[in-house]
This record gives sequence, structure tokens and C-alpha cells, in this order.
Amino acid sequence: MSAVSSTVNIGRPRAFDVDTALEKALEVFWRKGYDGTSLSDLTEAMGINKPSLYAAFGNKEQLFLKAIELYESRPCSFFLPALEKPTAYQVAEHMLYGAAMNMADQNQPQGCVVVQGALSCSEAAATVKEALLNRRVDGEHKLRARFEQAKLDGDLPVSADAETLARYLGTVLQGMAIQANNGATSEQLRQVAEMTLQAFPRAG
Amino acid sequence: MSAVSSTVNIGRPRAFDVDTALEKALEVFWRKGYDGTSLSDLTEAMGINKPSLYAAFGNKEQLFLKAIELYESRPCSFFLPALEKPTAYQVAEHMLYGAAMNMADQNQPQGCVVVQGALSCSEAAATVKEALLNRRVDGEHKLRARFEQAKLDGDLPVSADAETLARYLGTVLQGMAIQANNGATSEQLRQVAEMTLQAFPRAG
DNA sequence: AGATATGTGTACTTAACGGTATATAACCCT
DNA sequence: AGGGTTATATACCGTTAAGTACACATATCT
Repeated sequence: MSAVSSTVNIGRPRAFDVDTALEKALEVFWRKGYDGTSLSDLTEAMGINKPSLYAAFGNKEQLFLKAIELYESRPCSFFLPALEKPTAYQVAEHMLYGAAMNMADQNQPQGCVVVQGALSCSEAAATVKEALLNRRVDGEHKLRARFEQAKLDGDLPVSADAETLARYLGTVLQGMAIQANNGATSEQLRQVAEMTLQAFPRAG
Repeated sequence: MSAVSSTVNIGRPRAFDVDTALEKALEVFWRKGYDGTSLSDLTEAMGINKPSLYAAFGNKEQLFLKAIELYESRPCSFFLPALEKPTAYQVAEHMLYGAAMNMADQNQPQGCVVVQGALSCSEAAATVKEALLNRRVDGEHKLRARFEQAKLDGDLPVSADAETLARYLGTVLQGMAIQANNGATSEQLRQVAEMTLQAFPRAG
């Protein structure tokens, strides 16, 4: 009960770094989707064998879910900071420009794994599909709550519909993920962001 | 050389209707994506056995491509008519409201198979992925050409950027597909359409 | 040094995958 | 009625899928 094993390194040490292996797994899932990714794809990219993968991450499904967590904390790290901007308009602005930069970044797969990781998929992928859906919906709830706060703060007109604003923004952000897959550049997505903001109410 | 066999019904007749079988196949691909759909899924939904499927449609890939053609002529039939509206604004209006109605229609799978049929996928799906990508890009080119015409017609300001307008619209339309998968209703998508139009230039 | 604990690589299992060979059934034409 | 032609159902093919058993390697602890 008292021994916490993780601090003491007993037994043979791992021959690979768990975090970098997870990054590699994320990249594969991102490019190929859950259904399109095989364990061979994963082990090859991660540079490990299947027993090591299962020992470290559980199974394919759990590996995917862990990769998504990593995604939200690293490659897609613009969302939460944008929420903290002082006004609703600035929140939208930073969100849209952040997405434009991020989703077409040539140093990583195009688009957003939360959108494209398991959109239409087999029954075997039902769990991860739902996990992604929940994250998309949750992101919009956060936006909505932020906009409701903005109404209280007086930087959004009281007549504004926070829910619709959040859904509009969510729609464009998710659409940008498809656009990036279509080959759109960050600059082209920036122009979309600019147009999107024209429909966005400014001062209250 | 002279005999056109398709009119004369020689040999054992088909025990199924090709068009309705294709509709069933489309529905499965739409819900599960190309990678997520197995031949068993298809034959079960279509009510036929594998040899019949292969004889009538070639293979899985060709069946998918035929299903997409059907999709564009039937379940997603709002796009081309919208292009023919008299002004750019009306084009955008009909496109957006048509999509809002269509993508959340409860009588068919949610979203758009051209968006979600093979977004992130295995290498085995590379051909169909590219086919879908080409259709998305082609749709945007049609929109752009329509808006350039509108500038000549004088119902869009000459200062308007047809390419960006088309991409903005494409982004929202594709985002709506994700929204529908998220569970958004047609009414909620209509509100998004309304907001989208607020950024759209009206008379020239 | 030896017991204990953990990780690694190879080889395996079971099930499902996409696709097909084959025998039979159902039609047209003469 | 019988030959020619096409569709059907069953049973099968080779391959790959996800997941694991097992023998061995490498560490810590006493």
C-alpha cells in the first residue's frame, strides 16, 4: 500500500521514451484516422514492438485517447489561452488566427485530429468517436460560457446570442480543419478568419 | 459489334435493383467512412452477396466512387441549383440554407459524405480520399467563378475578393458538416447560416 | 551473488479483411 | 426442348488485423 513504484526504477528500464513515442502515435492517428491506422503503422512510427506498446499504453483505443490528450496540451495549445483574452471579440480573433496558423502548419499533419480522427468510422471506433465529439461540443460550451461572461462584462451587446456566436465560431474553426486538409495555406485561412470576424459583434 | 446487350435482357436477370443497392451502400459509407466500412457491412445493407456486388460495381473502391456520384445528384442536390440564383448574395443564401436543411436531415446520415467519407484514412483509401478532396476543391472553384461573374454583373462590389468569399463559404459549409455530426439541428445550422451572411457583401 | 521485478523481441492465435472459383439457377433465343 | 448467357449462393483464397505467450535480457534490492 505504501510503496509508490513509479519513483523507484525497479526491473528492466524502458528502452524508449514514452512521451516521444506518444507524439509519434499522435502523428499517425492524425494523418490516418483511428480506423485507417494499424498497429503496424503505430509500432513502426513509434520504433517499438507490440508488447511494449501494450505494456505502456494499454491498447489501440487507450493509446488514441492518450494521444488526444497530448494533442490538446501541445499541438493545439491556442484554444484555452484564446479564451482568456479580455473581450469577446479578441477571444474570437485569437481563436481564429491561432487556428489559421495551427491547422495549416507544415511541420505537422494538416487539420485537427479532434475533427478528423474518427468522424465517420466503424463500430470498433465508437468509443473514440464519442470522445472526440464530446471534446468538440465541450469546446463550444466553453466558448459560449465565455461569451455569456462577455455580455455581463459589457463587451458584447446584451442582444447577442452567445450560443449562436459560439456555434458560428465552432463551425468556422471546424471548417478550417477541412480547408487545411484541402491544401489551404495559413495565409488563406487568415483571410477566412478576417471575413468571419466581420460578422462578429464588437463593442456593446 | 452491332448488338447492344444492355437493352436485351439475356441471361439470368438480377435479383436486386442496382440503384437502391447503391443507395444503401452510400448510406453505409456515409455513416462509417471508407476505412470503417467492411464488405460485410455493405453486402448486409445492400441485401446481396459479395459476388453480386463485385459483378455489379467492380470492387469496394469503385462502389464508393459510384456512391459519391449518386450522392451529388440526389441527397446533396442543393449545390448546383444554388449556383444559378440571380445574385451572389442569393447564391450564398441558398447554399447555406440548403446545407443547413440537408446536413442535419434526420432521414439520412448526418453531415456530408464528401467531407467525412475519407478525411484521414489509410493508404488503401488514398484514391477515394483524393477523389473527395477534388470534389471539395472543385465546388469552391465553382463558387469562385460564380462570384467573379457576379462582379461583372454588378451585384458584387468590384473590390470583393471572389476567391476569399468562396473559401469563406466553403469553410462554413464544411464546418456545418462537422456540426451536423456533433448533433446540431437544422434550425441551429440556419442560425449559423444567418450569421455567415452578415459578413457577406450585398449590393455592389 | 541471487532473488525479484519489469521490459524486449519473436513467434504465435483467432478473427476479419478484400476478393474469387465453382457449381447451380434462371432467363433469352432459336 | 436445348444451347448460350448471366446472376446467384456457398465455400474458399491469401493477407492482415488486433492482441498475447513465452523465453530472455536488464535493471534494483537484499
